Amino acid sequence: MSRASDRAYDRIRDMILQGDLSPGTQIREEQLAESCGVSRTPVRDALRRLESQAFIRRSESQRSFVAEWSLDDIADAFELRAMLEGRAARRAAERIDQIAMQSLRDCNRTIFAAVSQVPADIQGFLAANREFHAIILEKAASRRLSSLLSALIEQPVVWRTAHHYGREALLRSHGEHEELLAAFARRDGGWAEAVMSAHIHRAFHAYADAHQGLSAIDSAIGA
Amino acid sequence: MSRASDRAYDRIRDMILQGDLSPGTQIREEQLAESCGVSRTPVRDALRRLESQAFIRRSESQRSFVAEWSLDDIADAFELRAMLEGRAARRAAERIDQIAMQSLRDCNRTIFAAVSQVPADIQGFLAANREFHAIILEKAASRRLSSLLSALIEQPVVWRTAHHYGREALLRSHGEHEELLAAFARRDGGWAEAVMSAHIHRAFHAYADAHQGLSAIDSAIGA
DNA sequence: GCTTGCAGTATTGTATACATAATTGCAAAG
DNA sequence: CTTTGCAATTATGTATACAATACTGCAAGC
Repeated sequence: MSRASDRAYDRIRDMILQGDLSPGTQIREEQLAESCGVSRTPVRDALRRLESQAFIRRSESQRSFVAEWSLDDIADAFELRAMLEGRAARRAAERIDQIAMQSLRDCNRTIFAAVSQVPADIQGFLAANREFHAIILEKAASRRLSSLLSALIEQPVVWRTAHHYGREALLRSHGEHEELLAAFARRDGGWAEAVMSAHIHRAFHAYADAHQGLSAIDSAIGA
Repeated sequence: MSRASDRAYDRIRDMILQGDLSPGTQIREEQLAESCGVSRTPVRDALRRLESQAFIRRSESQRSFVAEWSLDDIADAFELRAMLEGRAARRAAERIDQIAMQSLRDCNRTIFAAVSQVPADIQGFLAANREFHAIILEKAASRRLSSLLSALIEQPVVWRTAHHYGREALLRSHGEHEELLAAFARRDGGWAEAVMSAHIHRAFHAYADAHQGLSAIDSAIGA
Protein backbone atom coordinates (compact mmCIF):
# COMPACT_ATOMS: atom_id res chain seq x y z
CA MET A 1 0.00 0.00 0.00
CA SER A 2 0.91 3.60 -0.22
CA ARG A 3 2.84 5.38 2.40
CA ALA A 4 0.87 8.49 3.28
CA SER A 5 -2.54 6.91 3.00
CA ASP A 6 -1.43 4.06 5.27
CA ARG A 7 0.06 6.40 7.80
CA ALA A 8 -3.23 8.27 7.87
CA TYR A 9 -5.18 5.02 8.23
CA ASP A 10 -3.08 3.76 11.10
CA ARG A 11 -3.02 7.09 12.85
CA ILE A 12 -6.76 7.66 12.67
CA ARG A 13 -7.50 4.09 13.65
CA ASP A 14 -5.21 4.39 16.66
CA MET A 15 -6.80 7.64 17.68
CA ILE A 16 -10.17 5.91 17.67
CA LEU A 17 -8.90 2.80 19.46
CA GLN A 18 -7.19 4.83 22.14
CA GLY A 19 -10.19 7.04 22.65
CA ASP A 20 -8.54 10.26 21.46
CA LEU A 21 -11.56 10.57 19.21
CA SER A 22 -14.68 9.72 21.14
CA PRO A 23 -17.66 7.97 19.56
CA GLY A 24 -20.08 10.34 17.93
CA THR A 25 -17.45 13.02 17.31
CA GLN A 26 -17.56 14.62 13.91
CA ILE A 27 -14.43 14.18 11.88
CA ARG A 28 -13.12 16.82 9.51
CA GLU A 29 -10.83 15.79 6.73
CA GLU A 30 -8.66 18.87 6.86
CA GLN A 31 -8.07 18.61 10.59
CA LEU A 32 -7.04 14.96 10.25
CA ALA A 33 -4.81 15.82 7.34
CA GLU A 34 -3.01 18.32 9.51
CA SER A 35 -2.71 15.94 12.43
CA CYS A 36 -1.35 13.20 10.16
CA GLY A 37 1.01 15.47 8.30
CA VAL A 38 -0.46 14.63 4.91
CA SER A 39 -2.92 16.24 2.53
CA ARG A 40 -6.63 15.57 2.38
CA THR A 41 -6.34 13.11 -0.51
CA PRO A 42 -4.81 10.21 1.46
CA VAL A 43 -7.01 11.06 4.42
CA ARG A 44 -10.09 10.60 2.29
CA ASP A 45 -8.71 7.26 1.24
CA ALA A 46 -8.16 6.22 4.83
CA LEU A 47 -11.64 7.37 5.81
CA ARG A 48 -13.20 5.22 3.11
CA ARG A 49 -11.35 2.20 4.42
CA LEU A 50 -12.24 2.97 8.02
CA GLU A 51 -15.84 3.40 6.99
CA SER A 52 -15.91 -0.05 5.40
CA GLN A 53 -14.63 -1.47 8.68
CA ALA A 54 -17.27 0.44 10.62
CA PHE A 55 -14.81 2.55 12.56
CA ILE A 56 -16.49 5.50 10.96
CA ARG A 57 -20.05 6.27 10.05
CA ARG A 58 -21.14 8.81 7.46
CA SER A 59 -24.24 10.94 7.52
CA GLU A 60 -26.49 11.35 4.51
CA SER A 61 -24.69 14.56 3.72
CA GLN A 62 -21.34 12.81 3.73
CA ARG A 63 -20.11 14.09 7.04
CA SER A 64 -17.96 11.58 8.94
CA PHE A 65 -18.39 10.61 12.58
CA VAL A 66 -16.63 8.19 14.87
CA ALA A 67 -18.90 5.15 15.08
CA GLU A 68 -20.89 4.58 18.23
CA TRP A 69 -21.26 1.00 19.40
CA SER A 70 -24.20 -0.13 21.46
CA LEU A 71 -23.94 -3.44 23.29
CA ASP A 72 -26.41 -4.81 20.74
CA ASP A 73 -24.14 -3.80 17.88
CA ILE A 74 -21.23 -5.48 19.58
CA ALA A 75 -23.18 -8.65 20.25
CA ASP A 76 -24.24 -8.62 16.63
CA ALA A 77 -20.67 -8.30 15.41
CA PHE A 78 -19.51 -11.12 17.66
CA GLU A 79 -22.29 -13.39 16.46
CA LEU A 80 -21.39 -12.77 12.86
CA ARG A 81 -17.77 -13.44 13.71
CA ALA A 82 -18.76 -16.69 15.39
CA MET A 83 -20.62 -17.77 12.29
CA LEU A 84 -17.94 -16.76 9.82
CA GLU A 85 -14.94 -17.91 11.83
CA GLY A 86 -16.80 -21.13 12.51
CA ARG A 87 -17.10 -21.63 8.80
CA ALA A 88 -13.42 -20.78 8.36
CA ALA A 89 -12.50 -23.40 10.95
CA ARG A 90 -14.62 -26.01 9.18
CA ARG A 91 -12.95 -25.35 5.87
CA ALA A 92 -9.50 -25.18 7.43
CA ALA A 93 -10.02 -28.55 9.11
CA GLU A 94 -10.70 -30.07 5.71
CA ARG A 95 -7.66 -28.49 4.09
CA ILE A 96 -4.96 -28.06 6.68
CA ASP A 97 -1.46 -29.45 6.21
CA GLN A 98 1.26 -30.47 8.65
CA ILE A 99 3.24 -27.25 8.29
CA ALA A 100 0.27 -25.10 9.24
CA MET A 101 -0.56 -27.45 12.09
CA GLN A 102 2.91 -26.96 13.45
CA SER A 103 2.61 -23.18 13.14
CA LEU A 104 -0.67 -23.28 15.04
CA ARG A 105 0.90 -25.37 17.80
CA ASP A 106 3.77 -22.90 18.03
CA CYS A 107 1.35 -20.00 18.23
CA ASN A 108 -0.60 -21.56 21.02
CA ARG A 109 2.58 -22.34 22.89
CA THR A 110 3.49 -18.66 22.61
CA ILE A 111 0.05 -17.77 23.90
CA PHE A 112 0.51 -20.02 26.90
CA ALA A 113 3.89 -18.48 27.65
CA ALA A 114 2.48 -14.96 27.39
CA VAL A 115 -0.43 -15.78 29.68
CA SER A 116 1.81 -17.52 32.19
CA GLN A 117 3.92 -14.45 32.81
CA VAL A 118 3.24 -12.27 35.82
CA PRO A 119 1.80 -9.93 34.93
CA ALA A 120 0.36 -11.52 31.78
CA ASP A 121 1.89 -10.26 28.54
CA ILE A 122 -1.28 -8.98 26.91
CA GLN A 123 0.42 -7.60 23.83
CA GLY A 124 2.14 -10.92 23.27
CA PHE A 125 -1.14 -12.74 23.78
CA LEU A 126 -2.95 -10.54 21.28
CA ALA A 127 -0.23 -10.87 18.66
CA ALA A 128 -0.05 -14.66 18.89
CA ASN A 129 -3.82 -14.94 19.06
CA ARG A 130 -4.16 -12.88 15.94
CA GLU A 131 -1.58 -15.01 14.17
CA PHE A 132 -3.42 -18.16 15.23
CA HIS A 133 -6.70 -17.00 13.76
CA ALA A 134 -4.96 -15.65 10.66
CA ILE A 135 -3.43 -19.03 9.88
CA ILE A 136 -6.82 -20.70 10.13
CA LEU A 137 -8.36 -18.08 7.89
CA GLU A 138 -5.62 -18.56 5.35
CA LYS A 139 -6.07 -22.32 5.33
CA ALA A 140 -9.83 -21.85 4.87
CA ALA A 141 -8.82 -20.71 1.38
CA SER A 142 -11.76 -18.44 0.77
CA ARG A 143 -10.95 -14.93 -0.33
CA ARG A 144 -14.55 -13.95 0.25
CA LEU A 145 -14.51 -15.16 3.80
CA SER A 146 -11.23 -13.38 4.42
CA SER A 147 -12.49 -10.09 3.16
CA LEU A 148 -15.74 -10.30 5.09
CA LEU A 149 -13.96 -11.20 8.30
CA SER A 150 -11.37 -8.49 7.96
CA ALA A 151 -14.18 -6.03 8.58
CA LEU A 152 -15.05 -7.78 11.83
CA ILE A 153 -11.75 -8.83 13.33
CA GLU A 154 -10.10 -5.63 14.39
CA GLN A 155 -12.72 -3.95 16.41
CA PRO A 156 -12.31 -1.03 18.75
CA VAL A 157 -14.09 -2.78 21.55
CA VAL A 158 -11.81 -5.78 21.64
CA TRP A 159 -8.66 -3.75 21.90
CA ARG A 160 -9.94 -1.40 24.52
CA THR A 161 -10.92 -4.18 26.85
CA ALA A 162 -8.35 -6.89 26.24
CA HIS A 163 -6.36 -5.55 29.14
CA HIS A 164 -9.23 -6.23 31.47
CA TYR A 165 -9.49 -9.93 30.74
CA GLY A 166 -8.62 -12.09 33.68
CA ARG A 167 -5.94 -14.74 33.55
CA GLU A 168 -8.63 -17.36 33.77
CA ALA A 169 -10.26 -16.15 30.55
CA LEU A 170 -6.91 -16.03 28.77
CA LEU A 171 -6.10 -19.58 29.86
CA ARG A 172 -9.47 -20.76 28.65
CA SER A 173 -8.67 -19.25 25.27
CA HIS A 174 -5.53 -21.33 25.18
CA GLY A 175 -7.49 -24.43 26.10
CA GLU A 176 -10.06 -23.84 23.39
CA HIS A 177 -7.29 -23.44 20.85
CA GLU A 178 -5.96 -26.81 21.93
CA GLU A 179 -9.36 -28.34 21.32
CA LEU A 180 -9.42 -26.72 17.91
CA LEU A 181 -6.06 -28.34 17.18
CA ALA A 182 -7.49 -31.71 18.15
CA ALA A 183 -10.39 -31.22 15.74
CA PHE A 184 -7.94 -30.22 13.00
CA ALA A 185 -5.79 -33.26 13.65
CA ARG A 186 -8.83 -35.46 13.11
CA ARG A 187 -9.90 -33.35 10.13
CA ASP A 188 -13.30 -33.06 11.74
CA GLY A 189 -14.83 -29.94 10.18
CA GLY A 190 -18.03 -30.09 12.19
CA TRP A 191 -16.15 -30.30 15.45
CA ALA A 192 -13.82 -27.48 14.47
CA GLU A 193 -16.72 -25.25 13.51
CA ALA A 194 -18.51 -25.87 16.80
CA VAL A 195 -15.41 -25.25 18.89
CA MET A 196 -14.59 -22.06 17.06
CA SER A 197 -18.13 -20.78 17.32
CA ALA A 198 -18.13 -21.47 21.05
CA HIS A 199 -14.72 -19.84 21.35
CA ILE A 200 -15.99 -16.58 19.87
CA HIS A 201 -19.20 -16.65 21.84
CA ARG A 202 -17.24 -17.06 25.04
CA ALA A 203 -14.96 -14.22 24.03
CA PHE A 204 -18.04 -12.05 23.67
CA HIS A 205 -19.22 -12.79 27.17
CA ALA A 206 -15.75 -12.23 28.55
CA TYR A 207 -15.94 -8.86 26.86
CA ALA A 208 -19.45 -8.15 28.09
CA ASP A 209 -18.47 -8.99 31.67
CA ALA A 210 -15.41 -6.77 31.50
CA HIS A 211 -17.49 -4.04 29.90
CA GLN A 212 -20.04 -4.31 32.71
CA GLY A 213 -17.23 -3.68 35.14
CA LEU A 214 -15.86 -0.83 33.06
CA SER A 215 -19.24 0.82 32.81
CA ALA A 216 -19.59 0.68 36.58
CA ILE A 217 -16.17 2.30 36.93
CA ASP A 218 -17.00 4.90 34.32
CA SER A 219 -20.17 5.75 36.20
CA ALA A 220 -18.32 5.94 39.50
CA ILE A 221 -15.79 8.43 38.17
CA GLY A 222 -18.48 10.30 36.28
CA ALA A 223 -17.13 9.47 32.83
CA MET B 1 -23.59 10.33 -2.52
CA SER B 2 -21.64 12.50 -4.84
CA ARG B 3 -22.53 12.87 -8.43
CA ALA B 4 -19.37 12.25 -10.42
CA SER B 5 -18.07 9.47 -8.21
CA ASP B 6 -21.41 7.69 -8.44
CA ARG B 7 -21.60 8.06 -12.16
CA ALA B 8 -18.15 6.55 -12.40
CA TYR B 9 -19.13 3.72 -10.07
CA ASP B 10 -22.27 2.87 -12.00
CA ARG B 11 -20.59 3.15 -15.34
CA ILE B 12 -17.63 0.95 -14.48
CA ARG B 13 -19.85 -1.57 -12.76
CA ASP B 14 -22.09 -1.75 -15.80
CA MET B 15 -19.13 -2.16 -18.10
CA ILE B 16 -18.04 -5.13 -16.03
CA LEU B 17 -21.53 -6.62 -15.76
CA GLN B 18 -22.12 -6.29 -19.48
CA GLY B 19 -18.76 -7.74 -20.32
CA ASP B 20 -17.35 -4.63 -21.96
CA LEU B 21 -14.43 -5.17 -19.64
CA SER B 22 -13.46 -8.79 -19.59
CA PRO B 23 -12.17 -10.54 -16.49
CA GLY B 24 -8.44 -10.21 -16.06
CA THR B 25 -8.22 -6.99 -18.04
CA GLN B 26 -6.03 -4.32 -16.55
CA ILE B 27 -7.83 -1.11 -15.70
CA ARG B 28 -6.24 2.29 -15.99
CA GLU B 29 -7.65 5.15 -13.99
CA GLU B 30 -7.08 7.77 -16.63
CA GLN B 31 -8.77 5.77 -19.36
CA LEU B 32 -11.81 5.20 -17.16
CA ALA B 33 -11.85 8.86 -16.22
CA GLU B 34 -12.04 9.74 -19.88
CA SER B 35 -14.72 7.18 -20.63
CA CYS B 36 -16.80 8.39 -17.66
CA GLY B 37 -16.31 12.05 -18.42
CA VAL B 38 -14.84 12.81 -15.00
CA SER B 39 -11.38 13.26 -13.56
CA ARG B 40 -9.28 10.58 -11.91
CA THR B 41 -10.28 11.55 -8.39
CA PRO B 42 -13.86 10.23 -8.47
CA VAL B 43 -12.69 7.24 -10.52
CA ARG B 44 -10.27 6.28 -7.76
CA ASP B 45 -13.15 6.52 -5.35
CA ALA B 46 -15.29 4.27 -7.47
CA LEU B 47 -12.47 1.76 -7.88
CA ARG B 48 -12.05 1.51 -4.11
CA ARG B 49 -15.72 0.73 -3.75
CA LEU B 50 -15.69 -1.77 -6.58
CA GLU B 51 -12.68 -3.41 -5.04
CA SER B 52 -14.46 -3.85 -1.72
CA GLN B 53 -17.28 -5.58 -3.60
CA ALA B 54 -14.80 -7.81 -5.43
CA PHE B 55 -15.62 -6.48 -8.86
CA ILE B 56 -12.02 -5.44 -9.06
CA ARG B 57 -8.81 -6.97 -7.81
CA ARG B 58 -5.58 -5.09 -7.19
CA SER B 59 -2.07 -6.38 -7.67
CA GLU B 60 0.65 -5.88 -5.10
CA SER B 61 1.82 -2.89 -7.03
CA GLN B 62 -1.64 -1.33 -6.89
CA ARG B 63 -2.62 -2.00 -10.46
CA SER B 64 -6.31 -2.74 -10.90
CA PHE B 65 -7.78 -5.66 -12.83
CA VAL B 66 -11.29 -6.86 -13.52
CA ALA B 67 -11.89 -9.73 -11.12
CA GLU B 68 -11.87 -13.26 -12.49
CA TRP B 69 -14.39 -15.69 -11.03
CA SER B 70 -13.80 -19.39 -10.91
CA LEU B 71 -16.75 -21.67 -10.28
CA ASP B 72 -15.27 -22.32 -6.84
CA ASP B 73 -15.26 -18.61 -6.08
CA ILE B 74 -18.87 -18.38 -7.13
CA ALA B 75 -19.90 -21.39 -5.09
CA ASP B 76 -18.09 -19.85 -2.16
CA ALA B 77 -19.92 -16.56 -2.54
CA PHE B 78 -23.27 -18.30 -2.77
CA GLU B 79 -22.58 -20.34 0.34
CA LEU B 80 -21.69 -17.26 2.29
CA ARG B 81 -24.83 -15.62 1.02
CA ALA B 82 -26.87 -18.64 2.10
CA MET B 83 -25.41 -18.41 5.57
CA LEU B 84 -25.80 -14.66 5.94
CA GLU B 85 -29.20 -14.35 4.32
CA GLY B 86 -30.32 -17.32 6.37
CA ARG B 87 -29.36 -15.44 9.46
CA ALA B 88 -31.13 -12.35 8.17
CA ALA B 89 -34.29 -14.38 7.63
CA ARG B 90 -34.11 -15.76 11.16
CA ARG B 91 -33.79 -12.32 12.67
CA ALA B 92 -36.47 -10.90 10.40
CA ALA B 93 -38.90 -13.64 11.42
CA GLU B 94 -38.45 -12.61 15.04
CA ARG B 95 -38.96 -8.93 14.33
CA ILE B 96 -41.27 -8.53 11.38
CA ASP B 97 -44.43 -6.42 11.55
CA GLN B 98 -47.68 -6.51 9.60
CA ILE B 99 -46.74 -3.66 7.29
CA ALA B 100 -43.56 -5.40 6.14
CA MET B 101 -45.45 -8.67 5.78
CA GLN B 102 -47.86 -6.96 3.44
CA SER B 103 -45.02 -5.46 1.42
CA LEU B 104 -43.45 -8.89 1.07
CA ARG B 105 -46.73 -10.36 -0.10
CA ASP B 106 -47.08 -7.58 -2.66
CA CYS B 107 -43.54 -8.18 -3.87
CA ASN B 108 -44.10 -11.84 -4.36
CA ARG B 109 -47.35 -11.16 -6.19
CA THR B 110 -45.39 -8.89 -8.53
CA ILE B 111 -42.83 -11.64 -8.99
CA PHE B 112 -45.56 -14.09 -9.92
CA ALA B 113 -47.02 -11.66 -12.42
CA ALA B 114 -43.61 -11.03 -14.00
CA VAL B 115 -42.87 -14.73 -14.29
CA SER B 116 -46.31 -15.47 -15.71
CA GLN B 117 -45.86 -13.20 -18.68
CA VAL B 118 -44.81 -14.64 -22.01
CA PRO B 119 -41.98 -14.10 -22.38
CA ALA B 120 -41.15 -13.76 -18.70
CA ASP B 121 -40.38 -10.23 -17.56
CA ILE B 122 -36.89 -10.84 -16.22
CA GLN B 123 -36.20 -7.23 -15.32
CA GLY B 124 -39.45 -7.08 -13.40
CA PHE B 125 -38.61 -10.33 -11.67
CA LEU B 126 -35.16 -9.12 -10.67
CA ALA B 127 -36.44 -5.80 -9.36
CA ALA B 128 -39.19 -7.36 -7.24
CA ASN B 129 -36.88 -10.12 -6.08
CA ARG B 130 -34.33 -7.58 -4.98
CA GLU B 131 -36.99 -5.63 -3.14
CA PHE B 132 -38.18 -8.79 -1.42
CA HIS B 133 -34.73 -9.62 -0.09
CA ALA B 134 -34.09 -5.99 0.81
CA ILE B 135 -37.17 -5.84 3.02
CA ILE B 136 -36.07 -8.94 4.88
CA LEU B 137 -32.60 -7.54 5.34
CA GLU B 138 -34.01 -4.32 6.67
CA LYS B 139 -36.23 -6.13 9.15
CA ALA B 140 -33.26 -8.18 10.31
CA ALA B 141 -32.13 -4.89 11.83
CA SER B 142 -28.43 -5.59 11.76
CA ARG B 143 -26.28 -2.95 10.14
CA ARG B 144 -23.36 -5.35 10.17
CA LEU B 145 -25.25 -8.00 8.33
CA SER B 146 -26.46 -5.45 5.81
CA SER B 147 -23.01 -4.18 5.06
CA LEU B 148 -21.53 -7.66 4.75
CA LEU B 149 -24.30 -8.81 2.45
CA SER B 150 -24.11 -5.75 0.26
CA ALA B 151 -20.74 -7.04 -0.88
CA LEU B 152 -22.30 -10.33 -1.92
CA ILE B 153 -25.68 -9.46 -3.34
CA GLU B 154 -24.93 -7.70 -6.57
CA GLN B 155 -22.63 -10.03 -8.30
CA PRO B 156 -21.64 -10.05 -11.93
CA VAL B 157 -22.44 -13.70 -12.35
CA VAL B 158 -26.02 -13.38 -11.23
CA TRP B 159 -26.84 -10.60 -13.61
CA ARG B 160 -25.18 -12.14 -16.58
CA THR B 161 -27.12 -15.36 -16.28
CA ALA B 162 -30.49 -14.32 -14.90
CA HIS B 163 -31.79 -14.21 -18.44
CA HIS B 164 -31.00 -17.86 -18.87
CA TYR B 165 -33.11 -19.10 -15.98
CA GLY B 166 -36.02 -21.22 -17.04
CA ARG B 167 -39.60 -20.40 -16.12
CA GLU B 168 -39.60 -23.40 -13.85
CA ALA B 169 -36.73 -22.04 -11.77
CA LEU B 170 -38.40 -18.64 -11.56
CA LEU B 171 -41.65 -20.19 -10.39
CA ARG B 172 -39.85 -22.21 -7.78
CA SER B 173 -38.35 -18.96 -6.48
CA HIS B 174 -41.84 -17.63 -6.07
CA GLY B 175 -42.89 -20.78 -4.24
CA GLU B 176 -39.94 -20.59 -1.85
CA HIS B 177 -40.77 -17.00 -1.09
CA GLU B 178 -44.28 -18.13 -0.18
CA GLU B 179 -42.85 -20.67 2.22
CA LEU B 180 -40.69 -17.94 3.72
CA LEU B 181 -43.83 -15.88 4.25
CA ALA B 182 -45.42 -18.80 6.05
CA ALA B 183 -42.41 -19.06 8.36
CA PHE B 184 -42.57 -15.32 9.00
CA ALA B 185 -46.28 -15.50 9.77
CA ARG B 186 -45.54 -18.11 12.43
CA ARG B 187 -42.52 -16.12 13.63
CA ASP B 188 -40.49 -19.30 13.28
CA GLY B 189 -36.90 -18.11 12.94
CA GLY B 190 -35.44 -21.56 12.52
CA TRP B 191 -37.82 -22.40 9.71
CA ALA B 192 -37.21 -19.08 7.99
CA GLU B 193 -33.46 -19.56 8.17
CA ALA B 194 -33.65 -23.04 6.71
CA VAL B 195 -35.93 -22.00 3.86
CA MET B 196 -33.80 -19.01 2.99
CA SER B 197 -30.62 -21.05 3.04
CA ALA B 198 -32.19 -23.63 0.77
CA HIS B 199 -33.49 -20.86 -1.48
CA ILE B 200 -30.00 -19.48 -2.04
CA HIS B 201 -28.47 -22.91 -2.48
CA ARG B 202 -31.01 -23.71 -5.15
CA ALA B 203 -30.32 -20.41 -6.85
CA PHE B 204 -26.67 -21.39 -7.01
CA HIS B 205 -27.41 -24.63 -8.75
CA ALA B 206 -29.79 -22.91 -11.14
CA TYR B 207 -26.89 -20.63 -11.93
CA ALA B 208 -24.41 -23.47 -12.22
CA ASP B 209 -26.69 -25.34 -14.62
CA ALA B 210 -27.21 -22.26 -16.76
CA HIS B 211 -23.49 -21.57 -16.65
CA GLN B 212 -22.76 -25.08 -17.80
CA GLY B 213 -24.91 -24.40 -20.82
CA LEU B 214 -23.30 -21.02 -21.40
CA SER B 215 -19.82 -22.45 -21.24
CA ALA B 216 -20.75 -24.99 -23.85
CA ILE B 217 -22.07 -22.22 -26.07
CA ASP B 218 -18.99 -20.10 -25.44
CA SER B 219 -16.79 -23.01 -26.43
CA ALA B 220 -18.82 -23.67 -29.53
CA ILE B 221 -18.48 -20.12 -30.79
CA GLY B 222 -14.87 -19.98 -29.69
CA ALA B 223 -15.37 -17.28 -27.05
C1' DG C 1 -43.15 33.58 19.74
C1' DC C 2 -42.66 30.75 15.89
C1' DT C 3 -41.51 29.85 11.33
C1' DT C 4 -39.26 30.72 7.00
C1' DG C 5 -35.86 32.36 3.97
C1' DC C 6 -31.46 34.11 3.01
C1' DA C 7 -26.70 34.90 3.47
C1' DG C 8 -22.28 33.62 5.37
C1' DT C 9 -19.45 29.87 6.85
C1' DA C 10 -17.77 25.37 7.08
C1' DT C 11 -16.99 20.92 4.84
C1' DT C 12 -16.82 17.85 1.33
C1' DG C 13 -16.39 16.89 -3.92
C1' DT C 14 -13.68 17.43 -8.19
C1' DA C 15 -10.03 18.72 -11.29
C1' DT C 16 -5.34 19.19 -12.31
C1' DA C 17 -0.39 19.32 -11.81
C1' DC C 18 3.35 17.20 -10.02
C1' DA C 19 5.86 13.26 -7.38
C1' DT C 20 6.79 8.58 -6.87
C1' DA C 21 6.81 3.96 -8.01
C1' DA C 22 6.53 0.08 -11.35
C1' DT C 23 6.95 -1.99 -15.75
C1' DT C 24 8.89 -2.52 -20.23
C1' DG C 25 12.29 -2.87 -23.59
C1' DC C 26 16.76 -2.46 -25.10
C1' DA C 27 21.53 -2.79 -24.78
C1' DA C 28 25.72 -4.42 -23.01
C1' DA C 29 28.32 -7.88 -20.64
C1' DG C 30 29.06 -12.57 -19.50
C1' DC D 1 22.04 -16.90 -26.07
C1' DT D 2 21.02 -15.57 -21.57
C1' DT D 3 21.07 -12.39 -17.98
C1' DT D 4 21.44 -8.06 -15.75
C1' DG D 5 21.00 -3.26 -15.28
C1' DC D 6 19.54 1.13 -16.76
C1' DA D 7 16.63 4.39 -18.96
C1' DA D 8 12.15 5.56 -20.95
C1' DT D 9 7.45 5.01 -20.41
C1' DT D 10 3.37 4.24 -18.01
C1' DA D 11 0.47 4.13 -13.95
C1' DT D 12 -0.61 5.28 -9.50
C1' DG D 13 0.03 8.40 -5.18
C1' DT D 14 -0.19 13.09 -3.26
C1' DA D 15 -0.85 18.01 -2.88
C1' DT D 16 -3.44 21.96 -3.78
C1' DA D 17 -6.80 25.08 -5.77
C1' DC D 18 -11.35 25.66 -6.86
C1' DA D 19 -16.48 24.19 -7.08
C1' DA D 20 -20.53 22.55 -5.08
C1' DT D 21 -23.08 21.43 -1.20
C1' DA D 22 -24.69 21.36 3.48
C1' DC D 23 -25.03 23.70 7.86
C1' DT D 24 -25.68 27.86 11.08
C1' DG D 25 -27.46 31.88 12.71
C1' DC D 26 -29.87 35.89 12.21
C1' DA D 27 -33.51 38.62 10.65
C1' DA D 28 -37.96 39.54 8.84
C1' DG D 29 -42.64 38.37 8.35
C1' DC D 30 -46.59 36.09 10.06
